[in-house]
Amino acid sequence: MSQMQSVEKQLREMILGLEIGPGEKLTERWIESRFGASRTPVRAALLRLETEGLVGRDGRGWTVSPINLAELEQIAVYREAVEVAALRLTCALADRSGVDVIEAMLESCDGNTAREEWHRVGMDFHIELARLSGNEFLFRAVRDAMTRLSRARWLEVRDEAALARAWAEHRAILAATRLGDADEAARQLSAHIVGSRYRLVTSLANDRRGLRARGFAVVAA
Amino acid sequence: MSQMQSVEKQLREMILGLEIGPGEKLTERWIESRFGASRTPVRAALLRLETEGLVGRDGRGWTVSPINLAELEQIAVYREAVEVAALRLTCALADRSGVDVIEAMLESCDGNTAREEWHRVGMDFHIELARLSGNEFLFRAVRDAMTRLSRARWLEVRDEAALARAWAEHRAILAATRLGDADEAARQLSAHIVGSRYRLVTSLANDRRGLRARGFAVVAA
DNA sequence: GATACCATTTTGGGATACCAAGATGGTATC
DNA sequence: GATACCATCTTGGTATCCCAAAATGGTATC
Repeated sequence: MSQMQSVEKQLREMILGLEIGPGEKLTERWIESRFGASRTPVRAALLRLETEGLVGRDGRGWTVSPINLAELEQIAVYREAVEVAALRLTCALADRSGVDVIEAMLESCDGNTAREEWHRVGMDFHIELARLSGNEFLFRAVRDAMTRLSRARWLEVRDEAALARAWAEHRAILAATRLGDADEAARQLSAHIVGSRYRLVTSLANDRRGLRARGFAVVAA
Repeated sequence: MSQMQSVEKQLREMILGLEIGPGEKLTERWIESRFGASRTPVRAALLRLETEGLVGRDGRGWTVSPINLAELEQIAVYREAVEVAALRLTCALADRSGVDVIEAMLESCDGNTAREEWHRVGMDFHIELARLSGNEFLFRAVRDAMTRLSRARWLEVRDEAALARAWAEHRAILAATRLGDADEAARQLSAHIVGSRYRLVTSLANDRRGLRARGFAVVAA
């Protein structure tokens, strides 16, 4: 694999994994030395990550995008539009066996599962569900939206009850989809996204002080 | 303005304006000499245009993306989801005076208007309409989708009747939006997009031979 | 002590040099 | 004439160099 993709991948993981905090300044030179690459692949990586919304320009320099509560709310509305559209397409498919694969994915999480894994599967649920629609654009839209939400979801204070609730909602969505009941599936998915958004934004707004103390830039709604 | 943005802008215009045909191979060196820039800005431009879907990698090299009829169909579905969502948001706004600005934009086209202008206003109608929603993500989704559709719409054989029809549909959408009638506005917009897609794909499929003769790569649905 | 000013450093943007891999084209062989 | 093979050229990827501008930090002035 070329080093360019490696820099991009590693840098993305550091940002998504909060090893580099939201709001931190980045210099091309630092990335260069940190990953042992030269500036050309570093710039390519930054340009790509910029379109993903993970880094942004700060005047002349680069900054890891802060967590923006207003943006999170807008993404939730966006997600609802594209995810529901994708789900309706999937419900209209003759072969909806893909839902079983996703169901199995959910089942793979139990009491022994690491938090990272719950986090990942929780996002992949939505991404893979969108992929079933067969529409490349809806799929990418969901994938990109989830990438943008990723750090915020990671920061969210999630308790066992919230996790169990989310998983139950996921299963309800799959059940309706399996039956091809588009309206019911769409209703369930909308409610799930709206509820998620509420809990996410509430959690972050409450914990804002704590997040700032950890050096994370959090922009108000 | 930096030269980088200039290369990107000029190259994008050449591609969208079909001065470089769909399917044509691009070399960084050619772009470099064509615009008098060095490879650094050229690479940045190509990376950006890649995320816009206007150029793609062809093994080791770069290619102007072909017109892909299957992709056009998928974009239409995608558009419908995001445009309708945006329009429903707009209908729920207290201040919908923005529709008047868009209406005026439509009025600016008459018998003396150049074809380029009709083309541009036809796209801007949808982009500006989405912007009214206030949701940055829905707006960008529509803008990017229209950019991808741009070349195809340019190739479409459009007659006076089709243009008049499209404008009438645009006005109907605005009228319902002005009244805040979200369901009616959504219905009108959906019908408009579905109709547009049908006429576009049909036109291109029929003219495929002619387009290939002009050296344009057109991939079947 | 605060502040205006200037030298120095650092930074991102651009240009150029170099390389390995792939495309090209000619040639020798059958 | 077709084909296998090899020298050459071209290409994208990477590294390095240069530059203008912005940030930095120290200093002199009030």
